[in-house]
Amino acid sequence: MNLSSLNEQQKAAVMAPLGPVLVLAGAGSGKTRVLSFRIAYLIEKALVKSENILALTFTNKAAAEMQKRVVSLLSRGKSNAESKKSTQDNLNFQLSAFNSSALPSMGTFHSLGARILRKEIARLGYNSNFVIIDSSDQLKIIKDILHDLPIETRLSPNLFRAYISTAKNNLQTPQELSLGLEADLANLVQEVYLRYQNFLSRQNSVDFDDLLMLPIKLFQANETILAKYQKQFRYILVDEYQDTNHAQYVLLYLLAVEHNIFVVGDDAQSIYGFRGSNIGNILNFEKHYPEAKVYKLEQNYRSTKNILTVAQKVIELNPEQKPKTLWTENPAGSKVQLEAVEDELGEAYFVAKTIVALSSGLEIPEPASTTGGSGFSILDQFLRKQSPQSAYSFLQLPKQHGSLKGFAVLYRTHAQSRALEEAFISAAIPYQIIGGVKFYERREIKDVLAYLRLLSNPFDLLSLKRVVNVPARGIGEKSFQALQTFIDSVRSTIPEALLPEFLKALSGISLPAKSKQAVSHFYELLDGFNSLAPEIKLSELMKAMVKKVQLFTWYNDGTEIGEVRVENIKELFNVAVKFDHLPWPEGLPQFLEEVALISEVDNLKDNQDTVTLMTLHAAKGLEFDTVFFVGLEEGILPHAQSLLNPAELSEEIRLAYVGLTRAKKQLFLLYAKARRLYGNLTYTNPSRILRVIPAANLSGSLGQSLPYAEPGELTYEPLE
DNA sequence: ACCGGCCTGTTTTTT
DNA sequence: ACAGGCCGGT
Repeated sequence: MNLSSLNEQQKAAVMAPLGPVLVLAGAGSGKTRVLSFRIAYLIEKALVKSENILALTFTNKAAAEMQKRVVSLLSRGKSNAESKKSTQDNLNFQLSAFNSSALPSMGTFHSLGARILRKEIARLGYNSNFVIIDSSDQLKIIKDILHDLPIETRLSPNLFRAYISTAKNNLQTPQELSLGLEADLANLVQEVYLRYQNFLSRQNSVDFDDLLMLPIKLFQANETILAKYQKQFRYILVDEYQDTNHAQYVLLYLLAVEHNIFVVGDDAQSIYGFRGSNIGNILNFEKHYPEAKVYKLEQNYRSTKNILTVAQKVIELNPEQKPKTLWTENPAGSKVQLEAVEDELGEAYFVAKTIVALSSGLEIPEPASTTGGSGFSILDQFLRKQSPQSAYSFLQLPKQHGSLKGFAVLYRTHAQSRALEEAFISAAIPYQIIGGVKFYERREIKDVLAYLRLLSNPFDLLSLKRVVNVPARGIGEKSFQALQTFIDSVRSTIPEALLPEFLKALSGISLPAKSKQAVSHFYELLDGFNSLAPEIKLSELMKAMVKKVQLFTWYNDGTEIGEVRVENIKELFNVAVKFDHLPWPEGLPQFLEEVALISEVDNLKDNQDTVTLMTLHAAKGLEFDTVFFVGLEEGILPHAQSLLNPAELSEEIRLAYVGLTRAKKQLFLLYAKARRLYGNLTYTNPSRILRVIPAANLSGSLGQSLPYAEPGELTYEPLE
């Protein structure tokens, strides 16, 4: 392997001795390269066997990319035929890449947890075909629990979900719960948590947090199992270490018994505190592993000097930020362009116009102004008088245009994407949005998946409840209750024979004859799917199910929404095709696991020539030639919810830093003077982030009212 | 059991 | 602004 393409620091990290290693890698300093080289290096120097390496990344996509890079590094120097073969193997590999033997294990913490639980969960009283529930399912369960509770509470189900999640991240069972809450509330949370966990266990399902907590509980209770995994994962590498939480820290600490752990991260990019990540993990690495070697990667290969300087100034808004000197040999580049717009429509127009201009080389004329003295953006005037389509008729991306791949629009919240999306549609600019209304959370998708989950795990009450009357077949609340009672009574004795047994037992249930017939028909339906499943491919099974229950007819009500729903279901068939080669019953749980653990960024299609729109969180780890950073206003970034809490405000600053450092060549910063929030117009001020950017690196300015300030001058007080 | 209309909280970020 | 939950009428 040739290390000559690495700089001295990168090389030192790649060639570090075994034992704990912390690589503090600034934005764009090549940390993914270092990780890939490190893995290849360990394998090639025979320091660690490939199958004993575990690499944990933040997304499945990142894991897939690293896998590809390692394979390519290792196959260089081999004979042509051999390298061709391994590349081919690599192309076939699954996203949840925990199955191939020769390659290192790579994936997310959650997929690792799922993998361990598939093998070991029987010891915890679950069955290995457990299903993974998402947060809306969590919420449904908690709502039901609150409903059943003898006491009334005005507290929102979301609050309980958050407490339960925190408890799990801190590895507290319901019995061990200790969140420092006032006694009454603590008791209530404990009761809800207990019932919630019982429900999950009863219906053989786990939530995201369980995927981390349960393996740890298992390991702590059973040394033999732990030893097995310690032996298997002799060497562990972790990407984005700054965003790990307490449970993840403990899991690593348990597994890396020989302290062969190599973590890479940047404390300036820690942005997941809201979901329990603990920046202390990276800051205290040397305390946790006293013999740790630390390497710093400070040369940035991504951005121009102007962009880097701006990012540097912004991160200085954080007084407790560890100082770091990130430098680059890249050219100064064009100045960062600051643009004030009237409102979100003006913002969308500016972005669309600039993309058209940059990608086609055309000068874009301003629309004929209809603005009166009191109006907002020109476009706003247009939109009020005409349809959105005609509003942009003067702005169309010509057929002949350059690549759009290099453009990204980044924003703080999904809600901000709407105006942009409308502008892009009108201007005929191809785009993809990452996240937003998530594909796998759409109703029709969850319906189809629920049928499948029920097939995989007959105890999945949540899925049963979901599909029992979709499409409507005359089974209402009462009938469902009877069903549920039956399932509870039968589960301990004959789980496998649930469906036929049910038909026999049905005569003993007190229900009107009509309901009984409906329920019985439903179960015959499921039973039919059960016998069909082993005989056909997964995607064929799904098609057959959808056809049999006439889901398309149910959804296609003639509206546009109905049409979209049908299209979405067809899209889901395509996803399932990837699992068609697996034999029954393995294919189904693997498919369900992949769709449960898929992350938003995994859906990013980098083979398509489109502009990408996404949140700052989703943009972590990515880079683009040209970035439009929109909505830089107080209340948006930093977000209004974070203004009162210094820790959260710091996270907003780091979030801004992440956004700025995504840009390679050109960076546009936009703020609107007014914006429609929750339906009505709000006047806004430029973000404090903009105020610390030196004029020398900037084209455009903030104007008089809120002038430049040194980072130190801006306190944590909310700005007016 | 189903359907339509009204009310509410929801938007910060997510595996 | 809007989706999803709840209530009351069929």
